[in-house]
Amino acid sequence: MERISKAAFRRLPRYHQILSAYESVGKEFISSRELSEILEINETLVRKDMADLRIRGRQNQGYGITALRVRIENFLGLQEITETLVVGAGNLGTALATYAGFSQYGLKIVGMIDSDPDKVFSTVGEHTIHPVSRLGSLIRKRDIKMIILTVPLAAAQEVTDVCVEAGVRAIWNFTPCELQVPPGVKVRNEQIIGGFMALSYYLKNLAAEEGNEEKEA
Amino acid sequence: MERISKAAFRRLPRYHQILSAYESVGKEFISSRELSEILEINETLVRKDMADLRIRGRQNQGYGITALRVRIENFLGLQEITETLVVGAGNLGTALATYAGFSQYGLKIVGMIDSDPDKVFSTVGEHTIHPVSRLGSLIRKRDIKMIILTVPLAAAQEVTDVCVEAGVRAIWNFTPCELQVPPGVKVRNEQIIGGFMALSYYLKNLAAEEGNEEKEA
DNA sequence: GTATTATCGTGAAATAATCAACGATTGCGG
DNA sequence: CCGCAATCGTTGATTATTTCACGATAATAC
Repeated sequence: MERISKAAFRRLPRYHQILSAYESVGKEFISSRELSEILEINETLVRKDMADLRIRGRQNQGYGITALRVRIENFLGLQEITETLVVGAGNLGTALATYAGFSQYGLKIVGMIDSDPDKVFSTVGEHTIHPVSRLGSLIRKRDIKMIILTVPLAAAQEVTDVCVEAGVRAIWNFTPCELQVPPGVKVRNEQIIGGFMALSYYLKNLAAEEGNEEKEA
Repeated sequence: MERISKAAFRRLPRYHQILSAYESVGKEFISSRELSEILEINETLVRKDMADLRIRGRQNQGYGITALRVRIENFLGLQEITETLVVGAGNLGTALATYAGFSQYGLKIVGMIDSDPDKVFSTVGEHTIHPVSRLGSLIRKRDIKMIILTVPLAAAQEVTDVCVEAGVRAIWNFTPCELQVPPGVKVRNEQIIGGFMALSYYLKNLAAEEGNEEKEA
């Protein structure tokens, strides 16, 4: 298994986004300095990250953008299709289910689940909403390994248990619930409010002492 | 200005969430060991974080949950009301604008903005959608310091410029755009796809070598 | 009242992450 | 063809973060 440091791992999504943006305007190479300025990190660190990924740059030119993007995608397994269900068809679930950007990362939503009888069998975009009673069987039938969890807090653990029992190994958790799962199942807590907390701290200290640039905390 | 390490700062949202959950079921104290097990970190680290926050625990009992939660909220400035606009009334903007959970963190959405004439002056929940032509004046009138950015990629920079010009100092950026802002303006990139990337990596390596628990990377 | 046990607080050690420095290489301008 | 400027790759130093170890303390059981 290929390994990089945790810190480097956290930077990969940013690198990927920057590379995609540069690629879309036709750039072929990007230097460690350019990347470092965008991410507000040291340029040596960028070179270290590239070395960790076994990517070699070219003197006087930088790194090949497409090769680097593809390398990151392969490292993360994004070239494989990951089929998933959106469990919870509320506003957030709907927003995620209709977001067009996921497909370029190999993330394919194959259905939605909700407990509300008024929603069941209706559609959101091209996705059908299935009843929660079919959750386990859908996971088994399609051998789904990952779910997107956007149910209300009170239902989160119960739904999780059903999914895990049916074979799910990764949970993208958008609820504020601290899920209990057995070993071998990975939970990614997408605590969106955390982003606001960082900004709130910035604004609070901005008010307290103007004229002081803060770095990402 | 109160400071803690970056690493500790990143843990605050998780702590806060756990504390809220424990508080809601009536618990009064929580030990460093309990917190460490939930976050999958070393328990000394939790105690260090508490020391950084100037929170003292009680021998044989742990830390007072409410006091700790309030301390984190004050540290982050969450006791202040932060008024914000949701700029971009698509699916994601709508989901964020209607999310009830923000108010408990002092985050108050005072309106929405969209460029689509069919949406303008309609309402989402209790929020009115204003035309993009009013963006600058709304920010100035209410002295808004933060916006939630959920517009399409192509419009992101242009809208940002208007907001910054009008006095916005913090941007919660849900677009995949690398925004250019002057010094003194903080951008928080909420790159949701990053969460999926971590899970994808986990699943890829799970397939490659079963029976191997991965930690948060 | 005393022993026991859980838990904290903290200094020192270990590990991880970042940064500074510099030689080596490559493309470009003339 | 030659020198210049940009950029990489890498080593070693520095800083940040985490972990270990242990003494101190407070609640609890008896």
